[in-house]
Amino acid sequence: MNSLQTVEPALDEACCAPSGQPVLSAEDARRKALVFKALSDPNRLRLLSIVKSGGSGEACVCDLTEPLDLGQPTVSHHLKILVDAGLLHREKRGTWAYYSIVPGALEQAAGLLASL
Amino acid sequence: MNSLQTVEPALDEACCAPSGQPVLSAEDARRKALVFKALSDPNRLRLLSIVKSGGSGEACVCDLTEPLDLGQPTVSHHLKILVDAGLLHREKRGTWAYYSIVPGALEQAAGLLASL
DNA sequence: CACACAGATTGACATTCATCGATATAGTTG
DNA sequence: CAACTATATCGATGAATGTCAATCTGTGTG
Repeated sequence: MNSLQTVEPALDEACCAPSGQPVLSAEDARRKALVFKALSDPNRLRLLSIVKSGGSGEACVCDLTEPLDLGQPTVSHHLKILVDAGLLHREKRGTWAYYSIVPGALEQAAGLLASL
Repeated sequence: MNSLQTVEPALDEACCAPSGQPVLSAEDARRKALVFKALSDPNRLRLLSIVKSGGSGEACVCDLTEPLDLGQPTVSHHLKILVDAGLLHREKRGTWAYYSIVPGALEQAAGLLASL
């Protein structure tokens, strides 16, 4: 229960703002920046791309380590950041952990730019 | 002529990709990550917000230093990053430098997420 | 021309971050 | 229960980043 859920709750306050004068509060800015920070690493973008492009819509860590040419701990670390940002969903089945894109998360992240 | 223009040329290669199997190339990922890296700082998001929300659609550095509670060199540094990322336009008139949002840049950045 | 002012650049410093090796945890199988 | 495998966590390290003080570059004004 430590995920930041930065995408979800961001809407609660953004959808009602006049999006005009009050600019962006320091707090809102901090929250939105967390999402973009998660997207600001090339390897994390590729992780999202691989997970998204996979036919099943999900991928396990072992499938992600090789194409990125990174160590397993590093991939695990990047995945955690994406999960904390609310972009990826993690489901453990047996020994494997399957990651999938949170439905609508990318669209919501894109929406953050429109509501600047 | 040192601006990276990361948003503009990204389309040249992204618009024609099948956006399916080949995942995201390391090079494409690196370029897209640059845009999100520019967006990954709270103060830069607030800068964009202020410039966008200003009635005239532009703002000079002196208008941006105070609301962010940052030093002038720091604001100047952030603005340079946003210009290099292709998000802001800089126009110098007299003693002042006016910054405005590059038309369509935010929408284009949002589009990067859809074409992952 | 001397001064004042807006903004950019430089250098330094502390913090954050990406990465890796080593280790821990948990599920599976013999 | 012991060995194995997949994944997560920890600790360390080098690189990148945000910030500031000091300085430089123009541009207007007396």
